[in-house]
Amino acid sequence: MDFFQGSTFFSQGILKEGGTNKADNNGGDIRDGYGDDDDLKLQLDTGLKLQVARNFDFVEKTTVGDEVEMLESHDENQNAKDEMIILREEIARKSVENQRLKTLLDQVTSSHQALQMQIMTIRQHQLDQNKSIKVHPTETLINDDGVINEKRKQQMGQFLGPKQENNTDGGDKRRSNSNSSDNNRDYEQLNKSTSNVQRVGGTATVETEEAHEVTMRRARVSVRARSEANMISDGCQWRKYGQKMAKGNPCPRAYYRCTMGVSCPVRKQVQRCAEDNSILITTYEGHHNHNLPPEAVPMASTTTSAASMLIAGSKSSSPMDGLLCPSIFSQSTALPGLPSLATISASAPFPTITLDLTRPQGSQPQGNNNSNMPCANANGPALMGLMQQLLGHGPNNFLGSNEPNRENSNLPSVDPLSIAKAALASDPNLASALATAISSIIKGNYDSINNVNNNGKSSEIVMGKQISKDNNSDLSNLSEN
DNA sequence: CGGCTTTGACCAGCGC
DNA sequence: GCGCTGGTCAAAGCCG
Repeated sequence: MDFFQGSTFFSQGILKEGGTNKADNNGGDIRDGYGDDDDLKLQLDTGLKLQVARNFDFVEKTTVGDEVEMLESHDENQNAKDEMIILREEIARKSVENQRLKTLLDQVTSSHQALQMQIMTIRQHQLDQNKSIKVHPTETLINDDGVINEKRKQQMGQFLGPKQENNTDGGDKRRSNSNSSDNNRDYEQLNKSTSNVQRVGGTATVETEEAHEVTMRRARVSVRARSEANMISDGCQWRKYGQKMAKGNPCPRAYYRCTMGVSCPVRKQVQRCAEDNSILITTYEGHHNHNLPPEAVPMASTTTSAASMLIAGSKSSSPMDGLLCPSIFSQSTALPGLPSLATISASAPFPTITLDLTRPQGSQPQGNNNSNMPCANANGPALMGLMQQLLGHGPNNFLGSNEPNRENSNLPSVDPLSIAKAALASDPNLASALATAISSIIKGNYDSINNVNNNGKSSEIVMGKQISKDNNSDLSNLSEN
């Protein structure tokens, strides 16, 4: 890496000549010395310093009073000017070279990050391979004639197939219980199986698509919104099947199941935020297996698309492959350009994308300022501004800009741009679905608030009937215990 | 009476 | 192995 050493030496030398060494103040971060402003300042400072030095030299000599010496000094001054011009040209040349090296450094840095991601992905695949080989040491996924191993196919079909669809409410408890845990086991088995599929190189698209569906079912989409009602109106019909006290939250978590379709696998959890009880956190899981009424389409599309976004990130064959592996995401990560709207977390058992409708644009996630926090149902235009950014019409849109988000420079060194692009590639309706859903939520919350304001009661759709409940009792349902 | 909610119990996964 | 936690079930109760 000769150019690194050379450029460092050059920049430090010039800076020291100018009397300030910015690199020293920045803990030796080489990139700090390459900013455009620094380059400009570097030229200006250096040039002025040289001029002053030469003039000082000239004035010093005039104090001697010798005319001959002055003439000689004049010649020397001319030489000095020539030298200065040469030096300036040299500086300009070095500046251009610095710029080029800066670009190179950026490229190398990003390549390094990409390679790290690939290494982690490869290691993960190797681990999966080892597990699969241990479990099925003698099996091969593809026969000699290239036909996919039927046994393997059936194994995947056991958990990819109609098991969930055959389930109905009120059935055998053990069957149902095992169903949920089977899903977890299936998910793990799926990982092994998909790694086998990937090994054979794209010849088993059926399996990968089915695997994708299962992963989709486990991907979660969480929506944070301020709401007085105990549920945001998403247009679907839900039946509550459980309530549980969750650790670290005084408010209970309610479990709902979609009842619009027979054995629809979609479930959602509703819980009030521990820090701010006015914030309702709704987490969706799975996608509907039935037709939806128009009012339910936006949210359903959003959850499905957002899940696709997660899966697309993990499926991506780009250098950022494996971007959403839990091992990489150890904590929630805000999407650049959408620091206050969407975060992705894979620290949970399943990858989760969170759409936060409670924060104003530009605020930091999970702030402690509970007061003066513009809420979703009172800040529609700001949210739509965020949506415009998401859709690529804003100045910081992360879909169209390659500029790194400097405000989030402390984020893990991953590029959610790839996720977003992959998501849009896999589901072109994502952007529009998100926009429609957000506006739907805003409208729903407006309606909800209006209902509360009108008569102190909130309305909700339950099993096709619109019922009216005392809103206070609704809240007590979630806040009691 | 049908359908929904409530709530105690059960189960699996996970960490120690 | 044990305890904790999240997720789910299903009987009992409630409501229109």
